[in-house]
Amino acid sequence: MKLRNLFARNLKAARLLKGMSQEDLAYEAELDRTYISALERRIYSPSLDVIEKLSKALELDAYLLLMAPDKPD
Amino acid sequence: MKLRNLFARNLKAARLLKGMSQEDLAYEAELDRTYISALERRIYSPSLDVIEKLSKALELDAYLLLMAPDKPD
DNA sequence: ATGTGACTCCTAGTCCGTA
DNA sequence: GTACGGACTAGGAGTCACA
Repeated sequence: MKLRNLFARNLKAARLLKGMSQEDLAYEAELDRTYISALERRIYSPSLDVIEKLSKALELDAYLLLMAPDKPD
Repeated sequence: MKLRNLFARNLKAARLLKGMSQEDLAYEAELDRTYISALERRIYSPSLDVIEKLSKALELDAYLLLMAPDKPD
């Protein structure tokens, strides 16, 4: 599984869990709204600096965005 | 703590744990030796694609490279 | 076996729109 | 509120020579 795909899913899941829109997240993370959209659509391979901004905005540890959900199926 | 600094330390630690030189790792990850050196010196904020290559070469899960060591001092 | 400067090239990331 | 496009700029990707 491509890491950026996993990241994309985790990002969206974490965002929705926080009840934030892409716009909200973009504002909090000081990133562009359309870029958040692109990330969730797996367009880009974000840098650590971006991952750090996002994890802070989402109030979670960065490594959580790279973890596979423990689904035994 | 800047995420790229944490990553740099974890990368080096994981590499040494495997008994690999920067050259070895560069070869396995299909990256340039000097680029590995730069990463360990915190020059760059690597993208997920690079992190993926490195984690595969080091035979560990990518998220481990973003985790803070649990040192209570 | 690693650090560093000086490059070139290409993607990450921004900003403007429209639907 | 999100997807998607075009045009743009910043900075990462990748290489080389040399210490």
